[in-house]
This record gives sequence, C-alpha cells and structure tokens, in this order.
Amino acid sequence: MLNIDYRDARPIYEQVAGGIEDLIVHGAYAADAQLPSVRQLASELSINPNTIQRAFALLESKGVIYSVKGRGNFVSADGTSVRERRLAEISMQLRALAKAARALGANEKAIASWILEKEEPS
Amino acid sequence: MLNIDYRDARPIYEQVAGGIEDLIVHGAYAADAQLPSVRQLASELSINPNTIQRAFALLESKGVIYSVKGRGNFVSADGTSVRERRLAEISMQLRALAKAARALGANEKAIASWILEKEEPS
DNA sequence: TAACTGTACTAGACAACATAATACACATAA
DNA sequence: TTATGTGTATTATGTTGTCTAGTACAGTTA
Repeated sequence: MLNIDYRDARPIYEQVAGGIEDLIVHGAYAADAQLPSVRQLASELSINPNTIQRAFALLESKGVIYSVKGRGNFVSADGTSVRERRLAEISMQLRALAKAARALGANEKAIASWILEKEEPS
Repeated sequence: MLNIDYRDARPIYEQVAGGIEDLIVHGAYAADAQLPSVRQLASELSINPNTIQRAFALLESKGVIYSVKGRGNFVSADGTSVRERRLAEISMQLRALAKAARALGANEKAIASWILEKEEPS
C-alpha cells in the first residue's frame, strides 16, 4: 500500500511510481481505472504534490498511465503489457546475474538451485 | 581495466571501488599485492585524488583492502573471501528476482530456462 | 634529504531532490 | 453560473551528495 522508505536511496518520486506500477501489475487497478488524485496522494503520504506529480509524469512517459486534465490519472489500456515488460526486465537481470556468477566460477547446478529453492514460510 | 562511465548513475568513487574489487575478485591482484597509489590512479583516470581516496576508503571499510600510511594500499588477506561475499550477494539477488517473477505469474520452467540459456557468441 | 606514500581539511561549484507557494486550465456537479 | 476538484506550470528556496581544487601534515623508503 505505497510505502515510502526515506532510508531508500531511490528518490521518493521513483518509489511512488514503482509502487503504483506494482499495484497495477498485480491487478489492484484494472485498465482505465482512476488513480488517486495528485493532491489526495500527496496528503495521504505527507509528500509535496509536486513530487507526486513527477511520479505520475514518469508513469505517463512509460505508457503505464494516461492523464486527462481536469479529470484525473487513469491506468493505460496497455497497462496489461506492463507485466510483460516487467518480466522481460527481470529476465535480463537474471541472465546478467547468472553470467556474473559463472564468471566467479559458480557451479551451474548451484545457480539453478538458488532460484529453484522453495521460499521460507514467513 | 577500470572504465569510468560518466553516463552511469553511480558516483565515480563507487565505480572505481567496484572496478578494483572486480580486478581483485577475478585474480588480477593477489593477496597483499600493492595497488596503484591514489595520485597515480587519479592521474591515469583524470580524476581528482580525493575521489580515488574515497574509493579506497570504501574498499577498506568493506575489508577488501588495507591501507598503510606512507606505503600504499594492499589487497586484504581476506581478499579471497570477497568472491564468496559476491556470490552470496548474487545468490540473494537471484532469489529476489525469481520471487518477483513468480509473483507475476511466471512459469517455473521459464525462469529456469532464462538463466540456463547459453550466452550468445559475441 | 628527497621523493614517494596515505590522510585530513576547507572551500567552492554543480546537479538532483524535495518543499513551498501561486497560478492557470479544464471537467463536473450543484 | 458557481463551486469544487482535477492536472499542470512556474518560481523560489533549502538540503544533500558528488566532485574538484588547493593546501597541509604524517609516515616510508631509497
């Protein structure tokens, strides 16, 4: 539910944008659903409206949302494709990390076991 | 060979520290081997000595190197363990990414295929 | 001694980030 | 129309991190 971590090195507007993208990706907002307004989000998170605005602008530039002046911000119809883009990014990062591990002499089976391991019950 | 990328978002001192750590991890410097001096590195990379000094201070704080006033900077005896630490970090990141992929509904086999894929010949 | 090391300190420039305060344009419901 | 809630733009200010510059001091070694 949109946590802001002030110890996080990432700027607030990136955290907000990432958090909203997460919500969209995981289905909390359907396509064309209206997002909270700039001022409302700013109030809820105790953040300056300009910072929220910047987060929305970032999401719009990525095609995740679209803005209508006087009405609000809405999830883009292509919002669904965000999932595919996310997975593509993750895939690239996984490949890069696996490559680095191999460069350090890691065993191929060990690498596989790392990601196939079951999650600890929390 | 210690490339500095000014388009990289990471600060220079981090890039320098990371580059030196890479060299150590991949065996370019043995334990207790002497590293280039602050001024020499600064001159070679056309970077302010203070910035190099900061990189060395970072590496020393991580235990990767140790400094001797008047003599120079040397690879820590534990320098070998840097490899293990690196692999541990990579393992953690791999797990986190795999978890994110699963949260997005990615197929377990697909995830495995991503990292086991052969590298493209460059 | 001379020349090399690491280290410390101050000062300044610069950019990114965030806040604050306004102001304007548009949409919608009363 | 009016009032209210939207997005958007602008200017100013303060903080912080990064980097450069210059200087100085302490230790090592040939």
